[in-house]
Amino acid sequence: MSPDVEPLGQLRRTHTAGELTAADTGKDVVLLGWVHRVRDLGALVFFDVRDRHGVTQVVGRDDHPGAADAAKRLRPEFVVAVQGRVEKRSKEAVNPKIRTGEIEVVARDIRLLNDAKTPPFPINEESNVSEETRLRYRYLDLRRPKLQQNLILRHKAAFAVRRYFDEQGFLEIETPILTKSTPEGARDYLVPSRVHPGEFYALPQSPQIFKQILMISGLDRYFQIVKCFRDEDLRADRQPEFTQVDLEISFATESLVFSILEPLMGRLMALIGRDAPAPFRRMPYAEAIAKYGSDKPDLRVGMELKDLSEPFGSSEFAVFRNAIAKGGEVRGFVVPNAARYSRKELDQINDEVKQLGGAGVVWARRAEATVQSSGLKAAGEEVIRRALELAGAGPADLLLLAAGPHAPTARLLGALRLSIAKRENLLDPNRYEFLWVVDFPMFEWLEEQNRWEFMHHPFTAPLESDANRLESDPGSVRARAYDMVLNGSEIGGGSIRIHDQRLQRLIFKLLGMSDEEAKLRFGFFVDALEYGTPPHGGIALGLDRIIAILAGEQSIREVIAFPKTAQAVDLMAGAPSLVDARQLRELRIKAGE
RNA sequence: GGGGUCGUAGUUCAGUUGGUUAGAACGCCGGCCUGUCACGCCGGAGGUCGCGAGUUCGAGUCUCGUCGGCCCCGCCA
Repeated sequence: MSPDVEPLGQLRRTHTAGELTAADTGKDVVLLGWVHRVRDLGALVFFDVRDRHGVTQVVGRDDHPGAADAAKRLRPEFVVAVQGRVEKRSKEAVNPKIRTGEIEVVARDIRLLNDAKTPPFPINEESNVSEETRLRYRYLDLRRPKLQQNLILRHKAAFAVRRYFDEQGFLEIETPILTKSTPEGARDYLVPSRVHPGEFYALPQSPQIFKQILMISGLDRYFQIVKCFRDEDLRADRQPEFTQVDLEISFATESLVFSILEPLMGRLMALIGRDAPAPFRRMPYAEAIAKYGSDKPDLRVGMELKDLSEPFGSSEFAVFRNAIAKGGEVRGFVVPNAARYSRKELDQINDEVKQLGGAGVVWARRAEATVQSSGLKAAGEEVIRRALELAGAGPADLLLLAAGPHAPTARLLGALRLSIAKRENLLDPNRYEFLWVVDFPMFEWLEEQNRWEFMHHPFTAPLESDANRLESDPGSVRARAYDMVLNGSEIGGGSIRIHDQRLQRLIFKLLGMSDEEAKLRFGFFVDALEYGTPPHGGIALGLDRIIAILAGEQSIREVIAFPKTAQAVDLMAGAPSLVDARQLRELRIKAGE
């Protein structure tokens, strides 16, 4: 079947498919869009015209037999022009489920602008289609109302960001996409230079150095909505290219940055009819790790971690006692109303802990006058009872315990806490808990490489109170770095930067970078620092993650028009792909394997 | 790099202990139908059981390998 396709000619759209109401009754209109569904009743044919604004019912009747005939030949996803008159529907025929349900368009002329193959999946919201198929046919997936709503929300958010920063005196300034590789941090995407054979540009992991240079240049307040690239493995919230709302402020302090960012989040939350009450809670990194086992705690759930070492320090329970003796601790948290867990569920939890890299968990609960615990035999009733008391576990609650060095044990329990929160459905999708995590450690110790590495990036300033320990005790120095966290998701991170070139050199030295090395990698930047650098700081927000949370999506793929799979493949475009041998020759590149 | 999970009609899925011709719903095609809106009714077509080996008289089902989607660990300044 290959129906005749007609030209658009002089027809022009008078209304979208989402706007006609009873007030338009009697108007002569032209709708342009896709056939959503056809209901052929014989001499009477209904179909819905769909565009991104909505759906409008069109009727083909015997008062315009030509139009009725044309309507009978329509199939889903055909592109049509409909000319006709708006009629108010009879009371029984009103469809309250759609905005245009009060009316219908009685077709006088139906033009088929294009036909369509039967789509591999239906274009409506209810259908649940494998993501693989959706990604392969992304152009069809993007016709679905949900994805269109997500992209509309994203547009509105980006627009609100631009308007807000303009109001606050920021300038949007573009920075290079072809730039210099800095091997620290994430793996770079490299772009070969044809003009300089054997040399490469790198795609930016973020515009970090450029925005700092803009501060040195006196641009005062910069922002940009910008693509960033990191060649690392993917996750539900990580794509190889992603979008940051990047900003930098001269003469900034933490409180200035926060006071600018908090109202911005308020504007974004307003897009979904919510707010972001300022000021956000602030939590030191050390507290986040101790209480939640995470540097991005989800504050929608309680179940705080507690140190429960006391009863185990001198107990018979060798594993726990030894962990404490070695400078570690016993940590645990209470799962409310989980005393009912079956043996099978408790085993599952233990398996999960092992999969997360832990040795396992010990569980404990009250039972009538006595207690039950997987550690009962080893620790004895009194110790378990004491631990339950210390943890504040009630009769219906379950206590989960692990032992070892502080941070790894806390992180293990933190991961378990989140997984149990999911299992128990405790993560309320209608709650939004913002916080700032502050006072990150300046450095982390790389065991394998026997050296310190910066935790944030090498331009982050130390807390003034800690700076005198930079050389004597670098592990204890806290950084003026901060993360914005929303519902357990890191949605932004930034810092107050080093503006003193002497301090910057010292930091490079501490990181084991010689003057020559530093010069090679960041020479231009260190040079620039010497020409009157104002104190400055900033932050970058993960736009994809923010939109995903606002849209209620579990994956940022749902708010990116053309995302990649977990293997970094664009299933629609077929990227990456082999390239022409001539292209490679021109670049003096030999492809491996 | 590692772990988990999934892969059967266009789509979403079922498929028993390894046993006849692999099913359902939706979609698609044809017919009927003047108030439908997930229209309804009647009929029909549609399968490389992801791919490749192996075990077996016999494999959608068991084994090994491999490819792909998703989730997690590592990684992600």
